[in-house]
Formats: sequence, C-alpha cells, structure tokens
Amino acid sequence: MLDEKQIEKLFRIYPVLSEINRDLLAAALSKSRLVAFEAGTRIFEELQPCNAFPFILSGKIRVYKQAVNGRELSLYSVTPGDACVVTAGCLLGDEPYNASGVVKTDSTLVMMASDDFEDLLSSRVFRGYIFSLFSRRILELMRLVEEVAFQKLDRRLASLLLQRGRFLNVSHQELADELGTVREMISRVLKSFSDTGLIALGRERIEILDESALRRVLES
Amino acid sequence: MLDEKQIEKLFRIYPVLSEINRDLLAAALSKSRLVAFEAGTRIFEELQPCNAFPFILSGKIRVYKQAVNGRELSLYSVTPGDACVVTAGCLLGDEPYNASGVVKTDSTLVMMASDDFEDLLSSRVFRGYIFSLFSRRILELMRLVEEVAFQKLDRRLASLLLQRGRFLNVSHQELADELGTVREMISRVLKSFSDTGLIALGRERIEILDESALRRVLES
DNA sequence: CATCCTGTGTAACTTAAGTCACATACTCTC
DNA sequence: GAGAGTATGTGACTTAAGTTACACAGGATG
Repeated sequence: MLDEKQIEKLFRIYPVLSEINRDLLAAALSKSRLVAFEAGTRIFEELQPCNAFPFILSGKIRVYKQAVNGRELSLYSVTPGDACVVTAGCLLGDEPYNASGVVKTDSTLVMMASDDFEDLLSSRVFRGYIFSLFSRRILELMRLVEEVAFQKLDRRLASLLLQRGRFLNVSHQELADELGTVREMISRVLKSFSDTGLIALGRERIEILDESALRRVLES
Repeated sequence: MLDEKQIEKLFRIYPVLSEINRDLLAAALSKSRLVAFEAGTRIFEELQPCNAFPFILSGKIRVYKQAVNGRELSLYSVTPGDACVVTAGCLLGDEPYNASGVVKTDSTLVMMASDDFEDLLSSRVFRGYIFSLFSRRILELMRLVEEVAFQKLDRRLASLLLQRGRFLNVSHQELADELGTVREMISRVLKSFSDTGLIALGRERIEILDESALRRVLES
C-alpha cells in the first residue's frame, strides 16, 4: 500500500500516469507496494521471480555484466522515471536473464504486479511512454556495443568523466568496473590526463581542470 | 494494398495477428503496403523518415555499426516474425538512430503506418508479442556487449560458425564484418581451426568437421 | 590462354590492453 | 601515532589484436 505522499511523488516522477483512466490506475496502485533498498544491496537475486514491474521513485541502480576473472562492465543505470527494461523483459519474455543489479544509492521503488502493469498498458499514452523507454535503452546498448568494440580506453574514460560533472568522488576501481577494464589501466590513463593538466587527482577524487581539452580527447 | 495471398502469409508468420479485433486489423492492413528489397540494398537511408512499422515476410536484414576505419560489427539480424526494434524505436522515441541496415537476402516487408500500428497495440496479446520481441532484442544486445568486451576472438568465431550450420559459404571478410574485426584475424583463427582438424577450408567455403571439438573452444 | 579480380595465406611488426609484483600513500581507528 | 586496511603509482612483462606488405590461388572474362 502506498500513502498519499508516495503517490504524489510517483505522479511527479511519472507524469504520464495522470493520463491513465483513474479507476484503472487506482486499482493497480492499491495492490502495489513500496520497497526500499539500501546502497550496496545486490538486488537481482531478490527480484528473481520477476513478477512485478518497478517504478523508481528515488535512487540509482546499476545493471552490469560480470566476467569470469571478476571484471565488470556496466550496461546501464536505472534512475527515477526509468523503467527497468530487464525486469520488463523478464516479465514478458521467458528467457533467463543473466546480468546483475546493485543499488548505487539508497532507492525506493514502487512494485506493481505484472497483471496490473499490463492493464495500464491499455492506455495509449502510457504505452507510448514505456515503448520509448525501451527504445532508448536499445539505442543506448547499441551505442555501448560500438564503444566497447571500436573505441580506445582513453576516449571511453574521458567520455565517462565528462558525463559525471566537474568533481567526482570515485575510486579507480569503480571506473574500471564501469568500463569493463582493470584498475591499473584506469590509473595509467588518469595519470596521463593529469600529466597533461586535464585533471587533478586525489584519493577517490578527480577534478576536471580543462574540460574542453578533455572533450578533444573524444575526437582523437 | 495487400492481396489475399500476402495476407495469408502475414498471418502465418505473425500468428498473433489473428488475436486482434478483425475490423481493427482490416483497417490497418488496408492502408499497409508491400515493399520488396533486393539483396545488397542499403535500406536505412530509405526508411529514414521512420513513419511505418515493418513486418518481415521473407528475407533477412542485417543491422550493424560502422567504425571510422571501415570496420563493421553486426548488432543483430531481422528475420520473418521479427520486428525491427530500431524502426520501432525510431517511431516512438525521438533520438537519431545511427546504425546501418543492409538486405542480406531478397526481402519483402509489410509496412504499416505508425498510427495503425499503435492502434493494434490496443490488443493485449499483440502488445505482449511486441514487448517480448523488444525484450529479446535487449537481452541479445546485452549478451553482445559482454561478448565483445570479454571474449577472445577464437571463441567468438567458433560460436559464429556453430550458429551457421555444417557448411557455410562466406568469405573471411564477411565473418570479420560480423564480429567487428579484420580479415587477417579471421584467416588466422580459421587456419588454426583447420590445422587442428576442426574445419576444412575452401574459397568462400567452410565445412565443420568436428562440431563437438569446436564447441569445446567455447569453454576454453 | 592471358589477364584481371577477388579471396586467401602468412610473416614481421606495432600497439593496446591486461597481468604481475611491489612500493607508496592516505584514512581511520584504537 | 601505530597499525590495519584500502587506494593509488608504476615498471616490467605477456598477450591479443591490428597493421603492413606481399605472395599466391582460383575462377571469370575477353
């Protein structure tokens, strides 16, 4: 069950819900429940039965692949307003799903039963919203494939840094896990950026000093 | 406009259509048109406006990314029964879409106007079908990311060969374009397979001699 | 048959990335 | 502030992949 405040928040983050027939939506929401996860929780084992569709109210979930030797590579993140397509895929398809998910920052989700979610899809506007989330994810994955296949690490890392804003508090290992490489490579490339004055380095801290030069790395 | 025979074929390949309200479907089909493409056609420039949804009746379309130096990497293929999610994404999302598409074998598609397609989605069963195509594609792309990031070329090539059946008529270049690498690498790995008796080689011809051994390469 | 074209084989080399092995440095806690 | 635990720096080395440069083979065509 959700209280007033939570429902209000849900509507703020998923405004498309207001387009749905009120009774239908009320019925679906009455059976939904709020779930909170702490940062660090490995979420995917828990969602395994995949009998519910998650709306993200707050927080951030990282979906990634793991290789045998322990290396990791992020596929995408799920943030408020998103739908976890994987869950959806799991709901609708039958294929086993073998990526992992971990909560990056404390998160709250509204879990809606699969049947109710399908009912909501009878709304054309809502359908359009969900479809466009799917498509965006597909395009993003296509971009990722290209990046991993064709782009060198310095470009990929520069791009990652630029996405994260001027000051970042991350360890080299986290960046490596994001890009599917190893810590040493990240340290080395960061060092080369720092040697040329693009960034300043500290323990779990990176400051972008020369953004435009960093952007130029993307075109190298 | 489609004739009886084409409609029959469409139903055979997309049986889910029979679940849709007859009038609704008839209206949508009456405005759809049949399009044929010859093998070799680069299709994506032509679909650019993306104002229609394609049902594939026959043939095969390869969707791939191109790198600056001319290297290519296949993202997936679209075959009868599939939906080209990219087109769908293009229809529903707004992001530009920068993969390429080429017709591998002569193809016929039924192009349905975007609005009509959205009407059909009011059928719960049809919706489920389309969603599951989307999800499958997403899972496939996730698998591809992992493969490109973490797997060595011999494994990837062995896997590709095994998917293609006992006798294949392809050039090394085609295989390279599939995997995002260069011809020389393919020649080299194939040679090593042939040296150990896994395959026999000829001009544009590969025969798998020892399938189980080739399968074992996948686990190496 | 001579020629051309495309596909294949292959050696030598370069480069990017990953691995190994430590040294050092910072932070937190007791 | 001593010690533990984590994060970072770095050189030496290995490996996978890509590049360059040709030789050669086989079929197609005039």
